[in-house]
Amino acid sequence: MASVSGQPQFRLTQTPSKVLHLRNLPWDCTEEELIELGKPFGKVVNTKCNVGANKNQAFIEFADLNQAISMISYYASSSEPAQVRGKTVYLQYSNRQEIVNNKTTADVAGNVLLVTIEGPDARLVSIDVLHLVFSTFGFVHKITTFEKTAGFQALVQFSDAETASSAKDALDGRNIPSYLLPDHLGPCTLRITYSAHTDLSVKFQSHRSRDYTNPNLPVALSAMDGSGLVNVGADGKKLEPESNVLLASIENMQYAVTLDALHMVFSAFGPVQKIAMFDKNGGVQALIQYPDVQMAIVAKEALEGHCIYDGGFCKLHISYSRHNDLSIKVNNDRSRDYTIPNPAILNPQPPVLGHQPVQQFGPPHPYRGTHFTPTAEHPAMPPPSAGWSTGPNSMSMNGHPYMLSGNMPPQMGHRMMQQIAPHSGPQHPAAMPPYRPNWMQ
DNA sequence: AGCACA
Repeated sequence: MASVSGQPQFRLTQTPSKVLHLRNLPWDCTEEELIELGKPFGKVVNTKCNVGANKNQAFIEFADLNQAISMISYYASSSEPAQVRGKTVYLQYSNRQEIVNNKTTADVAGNVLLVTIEGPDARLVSIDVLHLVFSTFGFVHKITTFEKTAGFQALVQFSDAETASSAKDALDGRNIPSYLLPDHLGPCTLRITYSAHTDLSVKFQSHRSRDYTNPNLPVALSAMDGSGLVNVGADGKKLEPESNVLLASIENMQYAVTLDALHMVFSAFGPVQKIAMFDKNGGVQALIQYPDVQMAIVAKEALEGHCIYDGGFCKLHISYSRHNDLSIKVNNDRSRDYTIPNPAILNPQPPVLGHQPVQQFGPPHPYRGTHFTPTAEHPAMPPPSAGWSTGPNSMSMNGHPYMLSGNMPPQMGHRMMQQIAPHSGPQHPAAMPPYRPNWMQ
């Protein structure tokens, strides 16, 4: 059959709806103005303003269809058009029967609060002061701060909506206690709504954002080194000074990535001196130290974006750390100093790197830096199958991401192939000799 | 001035 490629853009006959479509509004029209406009005709139960590319459209929804009809009818025969701030507003029935409200952000209680700090000195309020203020009500997981048209704002993440709610109820509309502020600051008022966020993504511990759930993260130091400011180049992109220490984060970690696996992967590009693994933002990251910057550069170029395991699992994202020499306090399954001959006799303390200014950020807290435990979502890598028989030449290495780099020694590929792809059908590497990096042979 | 992309 032919025809019916689409609805005409503008229908001549509007099906009545209790939702009205408004256009030619001020771009910053508020919900209050919409309610004012519709109130004479009935009960406005919902609105959506600042719609469209120009933000000059809106919807209002009446409780009853007849109320919408009366508003349309009134202005259809009125000598005075509907107006907002003197601008003529054009009305028609919406082609939908109800407003689908995505604007649940400020309405629905969640564990993350959107805090607007008001006052002439609002942006001088430090993140530490905010942390102090909100910690009264429970453990603050994360804070991010940013500038918006609304002013200086912060997102404050609690573990649950109840805690967030108690903080909101107590603090909304209140001033930050003056004794918490530097003397020269004027009053700073807190306006608090719920955010739609549930888990903030904090990339760095910095003067703008904090993740208090990971105080032990060595990577936090890289962002905190110096002023905590991020170097920005002329093109506006972040500058990343090259370093002999790489920061690797592992995406899509379907399989446990062990220290040994990382050591093997990164050893292909030079003698890895030290590795420290840690949890960060729900994922796993690692710092890998080479003796010199050149090796790190080559490793980064070769490995960036590649996956440790076939199927897109455990994808590596690599950047340069600001560390130059990791301080490994203990050798365990998360951190290792390969330059020390006898690893057993090290300081029996948790694996931490260098000094730990991040510790100052929080009181004792519920976070436990547990070792990685295989779960249903992160099944442990099955042991390499025994009895694989086919010779190495018959192995299909084409699919292996490392083989694309051209930098990977063949024994790397073989070994990794033994460990990977547990469900990808018969893999038949011959019994491989233990992996030994080139420089050890 | 013409229908919501979060």
